[in-house]
Amino acid sequence: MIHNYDSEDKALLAVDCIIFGFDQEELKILLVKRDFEPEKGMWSLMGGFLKRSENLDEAAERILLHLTGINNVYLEQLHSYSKIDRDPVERTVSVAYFALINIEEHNKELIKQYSAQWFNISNAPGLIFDHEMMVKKAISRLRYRTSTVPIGFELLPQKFTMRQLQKMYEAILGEKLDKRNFINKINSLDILRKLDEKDMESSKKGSFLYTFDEQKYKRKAADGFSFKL
Amino acid sequence: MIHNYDSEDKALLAVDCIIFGFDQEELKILLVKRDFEPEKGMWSLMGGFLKRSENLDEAAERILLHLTGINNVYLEQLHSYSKIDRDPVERTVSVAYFALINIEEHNKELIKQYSAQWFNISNAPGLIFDHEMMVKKAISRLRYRTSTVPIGFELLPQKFTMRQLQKMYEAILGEKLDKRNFINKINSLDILRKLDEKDMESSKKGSFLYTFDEQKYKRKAADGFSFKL
DNA sequence: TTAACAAGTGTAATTAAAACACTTATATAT
DNA sequence: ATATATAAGTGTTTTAATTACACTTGTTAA
Repeated sequence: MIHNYDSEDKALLAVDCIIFGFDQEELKILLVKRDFEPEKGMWSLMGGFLKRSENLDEAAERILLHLTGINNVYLEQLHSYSKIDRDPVERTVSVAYFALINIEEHNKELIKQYSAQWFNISNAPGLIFDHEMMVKKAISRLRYRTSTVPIGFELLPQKFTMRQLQKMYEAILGEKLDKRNFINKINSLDILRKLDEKDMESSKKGSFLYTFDEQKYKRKAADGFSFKL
Repeated sequence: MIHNYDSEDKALLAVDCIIFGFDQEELKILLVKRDFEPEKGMWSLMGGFLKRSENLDEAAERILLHLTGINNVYLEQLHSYSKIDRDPVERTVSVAYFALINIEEHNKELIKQYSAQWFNISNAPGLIFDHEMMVKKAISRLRYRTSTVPIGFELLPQKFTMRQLQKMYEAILGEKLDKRNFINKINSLDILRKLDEKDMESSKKGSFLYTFDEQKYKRKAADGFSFKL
């Protein structure tokens, strides 16, 4: 151990959040317009600083709550960024997190206060500092994670149709999937509950609604089953 | 952005390294015995503090060089740990890295100076703070990474036999692999160069040596090929 | 009544993964 | 010199997973 509890080398710790949402068509991220220098007026991720009284996960939760008004969100630590002059004001190391939220649930007033806006990942604006690297890595991690753990449901309302589920995965993976193969695959996993209810928005016939049966999934997972899309 | 460039909330940034090696039989990690308080005499990961003049990757390289005497090592950032009292002395956030080194190449004098020692991952001692969590996550990440990117070679000498390669993967994945299937798989990837040379250590017949053809791999990768064990 | 629209459904073909056992080369012991 | 022991080396068959693919159903609105 190179021993040196020397306060001269302390740094500011920031947390920046890549907030993903899904609007039934495209994968989106929530960005804020900076209203202070440096880079005032530019788009950036929502961020904040780590406080003495909290750990990084808690800081990310707090930041997310401030912007969206929602709590109990899927949050995962992504990576830490430490280029010496990444923030021109002061030495700052930023820990990036990504979040999955149901886009319908967030507080629209709040995000207006922060001059925040949803952008499709395919046409998001340029971002400050190293935030674009963060987004890129977040998308890649999201693709992996949603293919191996059933967290995609976090992006959908509690009740959803097979088509919505498929479109969500297509938006994340960036490729079209075959309808029949997709449904066969999902059904073979046996972790959804089919409801008697139908969604009548999307077609005249209506399409059945499903929910993710988390209890069932957990029981199966404990028993050695592993989700694989 | 929650704006608060307030130095009161600065923290010490530590870097801790999970150093993996492979001794032809088992996956190993290099641990150091702490010679200072707190937890003096306990085993821990090799660590150090981030300096103003370097980024995290550089700090990890420096720490690794100090302990092993080697440079240009495969290093990957793993995760950041920030529990408030994880270090009882002072608020410290630690960024864990893992490294893959050819166990034959490290400087044995240096590690003696640090009272460091190699342990099989299956019977490593208890570790200080949250270092055991770090090791656990590192193994899991290593399994994923070595299955999707050809980095396992970092653990082997430049020339290696098929059997050594197989044993290395078995040690990482924690399961036996079928010899014929393994060789067929590796050969189908077409990223090794078979040498005329044989290794005569392991058998009377001798076994052919191979090297990883990184150029070929890169060309193929650029062309859409993806390594998958 | 029929035209339009998305929902819903199953099978065959292809590809990938897994299971499996004998022969070869060589050093050492008899 | 011959036999024995040891690890290297080598293909095929079986099984499982993935992919490709097209018509019918229910309902509303024209």
